[in-house]
Amino acid sequence: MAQMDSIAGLDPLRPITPQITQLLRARIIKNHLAPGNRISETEIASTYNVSRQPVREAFIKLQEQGLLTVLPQRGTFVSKIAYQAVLDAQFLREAIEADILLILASAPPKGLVANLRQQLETQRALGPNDAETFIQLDETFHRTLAEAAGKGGAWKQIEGLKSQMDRVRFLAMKQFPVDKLIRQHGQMVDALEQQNPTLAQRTLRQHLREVLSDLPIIIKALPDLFDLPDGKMPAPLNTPLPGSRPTSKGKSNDAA
Amino acid sequence: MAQMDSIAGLDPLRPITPQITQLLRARIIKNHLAPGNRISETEIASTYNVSRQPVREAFIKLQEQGLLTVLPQRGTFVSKIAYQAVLDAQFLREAIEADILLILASAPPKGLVANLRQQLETQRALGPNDAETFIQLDETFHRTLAEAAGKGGAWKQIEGLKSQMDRVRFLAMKQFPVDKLIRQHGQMVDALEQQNPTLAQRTLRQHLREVLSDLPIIIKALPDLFDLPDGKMPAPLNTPLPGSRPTSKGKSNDAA
DNA sequence: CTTGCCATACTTGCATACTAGCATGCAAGA
DNA sequence: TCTTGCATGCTAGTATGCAAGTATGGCAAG
Repeated sequence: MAQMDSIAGLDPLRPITPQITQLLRARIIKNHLAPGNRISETEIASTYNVSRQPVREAFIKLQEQGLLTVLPQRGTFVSKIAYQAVLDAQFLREAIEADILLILASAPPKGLVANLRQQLETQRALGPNDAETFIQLDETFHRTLAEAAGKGGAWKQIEGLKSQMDRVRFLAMKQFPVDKLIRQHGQMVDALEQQNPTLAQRTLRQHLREVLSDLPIIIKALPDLFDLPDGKMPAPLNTPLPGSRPTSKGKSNDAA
Repeated sequence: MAQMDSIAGLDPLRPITPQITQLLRARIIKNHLAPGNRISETEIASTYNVSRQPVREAFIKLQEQGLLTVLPQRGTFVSKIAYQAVLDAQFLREAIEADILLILASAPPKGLVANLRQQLETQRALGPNDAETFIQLDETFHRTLAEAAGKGGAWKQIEGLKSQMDRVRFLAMKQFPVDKLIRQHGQMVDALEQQNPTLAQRTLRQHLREVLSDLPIIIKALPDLFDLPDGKMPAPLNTPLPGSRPTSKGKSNDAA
């Protein structure tokens, strides 16, 4: 008798390890597996009717993305969302995308602006409640920018560090200021069209910092999902925005 | 009788996997394992007198860093140095470090400049032939900048993508323009001291692009170490340098 | 009731065994 | 000579077994 293949689909013909990895990653990012939860190789293995080996390799990959914490001989735990890691990921992404916009604004590839405006239409057509779809559209929008700048390869590199930010975005989905974000998208496209690098970059940086602005609120609402070094939330140390007079001393952001 | 522990040291008390990973990484980066070479899990396992398992996990990690290419059921190969990957890595690093310098130049932490000047002394004391030591000093210098900007955590993230660049640097070691690089370090420190973000950033970007300028020469000298899409070397698409008039159309770099 | 010890049942790290896909070389046939 | 099929030995993917360290719960001694 053929044994039951698994709980939820999992194609036994394709390699197991990446499938397990993606399944677990999705469950963690969408907070279906709560931070702090303990999971074990054997447990997951029996859940999906596979051996420990592919599960183990999935664990290793997820550990590298900061989604799991492996304590040898003790157990494996779903990582809490590390406040510092979110800040770091945001900083890295902002730095990279800022340069992408600099390239694009100095010489926008033919057809890019039209493409982006079309995406904007799709985004605007969205109801204000459909945050999950917007996240996908947002991702497409930003990836389009990277690819237009010839940095599609580089973009894939940073997808790994989006994990941390994505977890926050899924938590923040309810109070997503979707229309504001779309408006910023529009401003970025305008700046690109006008070949105004400073404005484009400035808008982008503010845009990407939106997720941070809600972070303190989310943390206060769901403190046990997060990992704060000393229970404190040091204000993010952000890159100064271009095109502003130097306002005294790095007074860009204040939270907590 | 105790069997011979291994060929070359390898502490059996500490976890095996990371040791194997580091050993192989070093051998690849220093080009002791030539690109294109075929290696197998069993082969490496018997070399170091361990089982396939830790070797396998090391392979996975190195694959993620782009140093190995695993073809299922066929073999594992030392990746050639992908021209595009080097460009991508350089672009990412430049974008990130540029933002780090922007932060530092807007508000240099107390004592940083003094620290950097001390490092400069050490660098200058080096003979022009000791390129390998310089690489280490250079790394310390740049890491110091990141940590001073409070981005030490972020720095660790990008260490992975240095792998590709490091391979090139080891190849370029002979014709390393050490004194030029040190001079640029000095200019960066000066710019930081003067709190001149534009100059600091501009110098940094030029500094990091040095490795690219030699790349075409190296490729022509050692073509079979590299992987070129169509045998062509498209010129790198660089971020425009700040503080320059827009010179026609992104005429910053021309190679090939 | 508290405290310290110990058996036990976990955990992951490592080793080994098995499966299936692929490359290679040789032999048989045209 | 060239082609084709297969045997053989490789590869990595997966499964399972073993070792060693850790947490836990119960029990005994105080």
